This record gives sequence, structure tokens and C-alpha cells, in this order.
Amino acid sequence: MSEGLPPSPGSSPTLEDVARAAGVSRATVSRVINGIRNVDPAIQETVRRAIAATGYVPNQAARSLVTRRTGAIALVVSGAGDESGEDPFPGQVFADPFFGRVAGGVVGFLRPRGVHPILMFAETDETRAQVLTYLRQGNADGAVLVSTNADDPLPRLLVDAGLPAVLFARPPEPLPISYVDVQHRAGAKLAADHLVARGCRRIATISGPLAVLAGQDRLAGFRDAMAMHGHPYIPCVEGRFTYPSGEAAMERLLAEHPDVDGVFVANDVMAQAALMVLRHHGRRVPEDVAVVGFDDSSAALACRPPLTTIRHPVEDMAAEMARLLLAHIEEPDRQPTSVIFEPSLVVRESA
Amino acid sequence: MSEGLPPSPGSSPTLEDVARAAGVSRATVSRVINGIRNVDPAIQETVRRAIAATGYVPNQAARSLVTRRTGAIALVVSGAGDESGEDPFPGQVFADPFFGRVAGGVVGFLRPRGVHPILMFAETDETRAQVLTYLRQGNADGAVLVSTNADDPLPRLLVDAGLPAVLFARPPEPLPISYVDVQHRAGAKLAADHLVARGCRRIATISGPLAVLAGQDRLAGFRDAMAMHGHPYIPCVEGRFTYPSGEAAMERLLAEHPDVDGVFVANDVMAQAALMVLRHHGRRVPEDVAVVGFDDSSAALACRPPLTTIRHPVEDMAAEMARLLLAHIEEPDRQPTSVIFEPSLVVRESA
DNA sequence: CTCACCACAGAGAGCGCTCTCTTCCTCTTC
DNA sequence: GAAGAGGAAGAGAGCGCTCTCTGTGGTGAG
Repeated sequence: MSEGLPPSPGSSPTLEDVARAAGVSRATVSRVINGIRNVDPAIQETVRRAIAATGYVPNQAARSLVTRRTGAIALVVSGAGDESGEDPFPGQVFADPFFGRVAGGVVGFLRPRGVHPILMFAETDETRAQVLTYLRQGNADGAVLVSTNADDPLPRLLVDAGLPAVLFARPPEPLPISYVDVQHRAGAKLAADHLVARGCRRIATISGPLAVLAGQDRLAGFRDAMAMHGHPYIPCVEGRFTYPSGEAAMERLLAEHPDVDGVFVANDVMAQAALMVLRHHGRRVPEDVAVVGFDDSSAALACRPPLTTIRHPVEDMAAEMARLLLAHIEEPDRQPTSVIFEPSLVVRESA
Repeated sequence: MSEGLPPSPGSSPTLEDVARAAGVSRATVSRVINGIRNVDPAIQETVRRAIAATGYVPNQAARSLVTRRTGAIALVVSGAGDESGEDPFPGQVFADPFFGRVAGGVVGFLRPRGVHPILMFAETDETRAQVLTYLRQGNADGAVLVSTNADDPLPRLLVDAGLPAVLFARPPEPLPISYVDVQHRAGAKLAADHLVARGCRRIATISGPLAVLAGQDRLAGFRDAMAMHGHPYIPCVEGRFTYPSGEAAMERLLAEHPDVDGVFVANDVMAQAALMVLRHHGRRVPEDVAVVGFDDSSAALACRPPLTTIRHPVEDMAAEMARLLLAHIEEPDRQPTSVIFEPSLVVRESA
């Protein structure tokens, strides 16, 4: 204990300091910290005590330099902001409860594993390049990506760069990359079956943007199912998954088809808007018009009446997406995998 | 060019490789990359070409090791999840448009500066410790913190640890730490003045959680202003800034004070719920009951009628918060600063 | 013509950690 | 009792970068 000087003043203690305090070598301290066997329990104890005494905290940069791992991944929201191009702040996306659920699911999975998400937006070529550079610099070990439009070039760029990445939703063009998705068509079929079973006869739909696969699939699935029920023609107005677009779509639907008695709306946010419009026009829901949404997001519960909707297990999907990414990081040669989730019908009061 | 082997296969090129390709020393390449003067323009050009040829990307870990900077900051949401303790996923907070605006403002400021936010949640002692360790390990250079409850211990922990941090909202106990805030009382006064000027006589309020300073201040400010207008007693029901709590509060207000003709609701989300309840009870807005919200969030525009509200410049505040944090990181001995923003009245149709 | 001075480039010492390689020592085993 | 096996600890070489220090050639002043 004669040379027990407090580590160097000002700067934080290093492995070396701990080693000296414990009277062992740097390597041994490292072994203890990283939980590698082959260390005498008594020495382990001594080292642990020395760590506590010195207040040692490992330096992540030094560690990353040799392990080539950062313990961080990029959570990229891509193609956002295009719609409202004048916005000086990115991340209006957050306003959508959908994104919140994705982030929640990702964090829920990563946190117990000591991995942290770095929030990134990529809506222009420049910002996409930024994401790529960021990953190549080794700031993050991989990326999970939520695209908001179908022609997003980022998935391809990531594949070409050989960077570990997982998508939320199937890429429009076939790409050797892992992704998670939900069976949009099956979900839409549940909605169709429910509306028909309820006795609705004049059924219409408000679709999502047809530039997005989810929008296309939900519409196609709905139409297919309705055709099976003997309704070959289903009026449709295209929305953009946003509240205002849902409002406009419902207004138009009502103007063109005043006798409508059942509507499948491709997401809850637009369904909420539709409900508002229906009420405004004096239509009772579900008596006059039954409405089924999609997502089972927080918006569904904020609706009056509470929204009957198709449950989209976003949190579970996001967690799975994170799981896949870690697997790819761990094992770079792993084959791409897709995990498809089942939607389910949640009956509330609107239909 | 005789020893012009492609950098080591598999691994990415290093400074050394670029230096060799350009026929200069590592130091010179480093100078060029970091834009330090004293480099012959011709050599700069050669180096730049070599960088392009080798596809060199600097390794951030190596850089961080010596500079002691990561170019990342933690974006911490603290005290979240307590309310709905049963939630397996953190980050329901995201559902609140407020958080989205903060994230957007922070990212908007940081991104042009090459700094990235790491998303963290801290709702328990364990996760708070995690945040602290994370920062101490040098994973991030500092933290911006959004607390959702007043007795959050994290600000104090950050101060005690001497870590650069900036808060969104004044800490309840005086603490040597920088923060940004809005004049809640002045905003509430604007609402009071507007309701009175409109001719409302039986005015009530739905406050935010009184455990939060913002909740307290908005209520106090509103009551003070109303007292100045000769209304010493203002009925109040406490909400929790959430949609369901706003609903319940409005129901109760209506039950206890059926003659109410003006309501100040402490945030837009609750105001939206209040509007729904009023309509349900057949009250016309603004004819029968005028409603003023607070925040001017996206919820205000989704309301029918569109919500008259107090504008809370969240994005600007978030950007300022990020600016302050970078300043503190740059200059560790900087004195704590507070920046207080002015709210303003946004008149729409609800009042 | 000499010398101080400046502008620029290179050499090389780390930053703090991990991990392989080596050494040492204690057990078995015949 | 000697030899081999195997477990546990230390030595030391980097990981890729920044940055200080040193060296060198060219310029202007004395």
C-alpha cells in the first residue's frame, strides 16, 4: 500500500491503475471484468474490490478499438419528411404513434443487452450518405431501418456496403436482407370478414398510400376477401396514413357514396379522422356506418366510439427486428431471414 | 507503385494505407482530414486523391480514444413509464407528440454538426445508474434530459458526477445545471385573458399533474391571472397530460360545474379529449363552452374545431438545449445558463 | 555570406484496452 | 519419482488515430 497514490488526479483510473491497486496484471483485471473463467476466486475478489476502490469504469473507445464493436446500433427512419418538405426539423415522424411503438420495441429488446440505439433520419441523398459513413466509421455495429416510402434507396445501399441491417417491412425489390413484417393481406381479410359478418352491404375502404407496400397489400387483401364474399367492386379513396388525409378521404367517400354502411380504413390514425367526419355528418357509428381500422395503436382507444381494428404487433416486430440485427452482427455470414407476424381482429365498438 | 497492394484484404484501409498510397506520412494525412493548415495544396490534393482511391474512412473508436470525444450525446427520457408500470416496453412516451417535438428539435440542431443522439430511458434506479455508467464510459459526451416527473433524481446525479448535461424544464430543486424552459405562467395568463375577453364568465381549468412544475406553474399562472380579472375561485380538476386523463377530467368538470362556459386545459392532448367529451354532451364549442389548450402540438390541429392554444416553442427550446450542451462539452468550466422562452396565443376556433 | 526564422513534413509516443503467447506451478499418472 | 497435462497469471504486441516534437529547406535581414 506504499505506492497507493490516488490514480492520476483529474483523469479517470485505467485498467493499469486497478491492476496496480490489486497487485495483479492488467490482463487479469481485464479477465475479471469480462467474466472470463480461469481466474482464482480469491483474486477475482481482490480485483473487484480494487475496481470499487478506484471507481474504475472501462473506456469504451479503447475497447471498441480492439473488439471492433461499439454496443450501439443505428435506428434509422428513412424517407421521412418528404411529405412536408418545408419542415426545418426532422422527426415529425415521431408524431405518428407507429414510430413510437417501433422505438419502444427496439429499446425494450436492446436495453437488457446493453446495446443502445442511435437515432438517425435519412430523407435525402446527403443524409443517406451520412448514415452509411457513420456505420462505416464504426460508430454503430449495424442498423434497423424503418422506411416510409417504397422507393427508398437506403436498403440497397446498406446491402451493397455489406453492413448488417434489418428492415421493418419487406423491401419492394427483392434484396438479400433480413426483415420483419406483418401479413397485411390476412389482416385486411379479417376486416372484410368482420364487416360482412356484421351485415354491412355497401362497403368501401380508405387505403394507405399505394406507393407503400403496406398500403397496397392492405387494399389488395381487402378487395380479394370482399370478392370472395361476392363484392367484386369496392370503392376506395387513397389516404396517406395521416390524420388530415383520412379526413379528406372520408369526406370524399361520403360525397361519392352517401349510402356507405361499412368502411375499412388502412390505419387507425386515418380511422380516427374518419370517425370524426362521420359524426360531423350525423352518421352514427356503428349503427349507420361500421368502421374498422388497422394497427391497434393508441389512436384506436382515443376514438369515440373505441375503434374496432386489426392488431399489428409492432412492438414485438420491432423487438424481433433488433434480435435479428444482433444475430447478424454476431454472425456476419448468417443468411437473411424474414419473420412474418400474424395480425388479429380486435373488436371494440366501431364495428 | 510496385508495392501498391490493395490495402489488407477484408479489413478496411487505415491512415497508414492512405499515407503509403499518397507517399506521405500518417501525420500529413491526418492533417488533411482534420483540415489543419500548413499543408501544401499540391500535397493536400494528392492525399485527397489517395483517400478516394483507397476508400478510406476514419475509425471513430481510435479517434475517440485520443480526442476523448465521441460525437454522440445521450437523449434521456427520465421518469417515463412510471404511470403505466405494467408496460413491458419503454417509450410509450413517444406516443406523446411532445416528445417527438423535442427529439425533432434536438436532431435538427445536432445533425448539421455531426453529433448524434443516443436514445435512453431512465425510469428506475437501475436504469439511471446505467445512464451514468454509459456517460462515464465515454459512450456519449453529455446528456440532454427530459424529465416527466418532478422528483427525478437523475439531474442531481448528473451534476454530482460532473457530467455535461442540460435539462428541458427547470429542475424543482435549485441545481447548478443549465436548462431551457418556457414561461408557463405567462402562457396561462394569455389563456385567461383570452377567455375573459371572449366573455366567458364561468371558467374552469383542467391542470396538468401537480407533481410536475409545468403543471403547477400553468395552474398558478392561470389562477393568478383570473384573480386579476376578478375571479378569485377557479374550479380545477387535475389531469396527467394524457388523453384518458383529459377525458375523465372533463367529465368530472361537467358533472360538478354543468354551467361552465370556458375551460383552460393544460395541454393539447387533454384538450382534444375535453373537446370530444363536450361534443358528446351536446355542448357546442366555442358557442357553449370555449376551450383553450397549451402546447400548440399536432393534436391542436387534429381537434374539431381546431384548438385555440398557447404556443410552446418546443422545437426551438430543444435546439437551444442541444446548443447549450455542446457549449458545455466544448468548455467544461462554463457557468450553468438558463434560457426561458416566451409562449404566445394561437387563436383558432375553439375559443 | 551567415544566421535567425518560418513553413511545412515526418517520426514516434502514446490513448486504454483485448488477446495471444508464454511462463509458471500444481496435479495427475504410470 | 519423473514426465506430461492443464490451469492460472503475466508479458507484450498491437488496434488506428492524434499531436507534440524534431527535422529540413527556403527566405529575408544583417
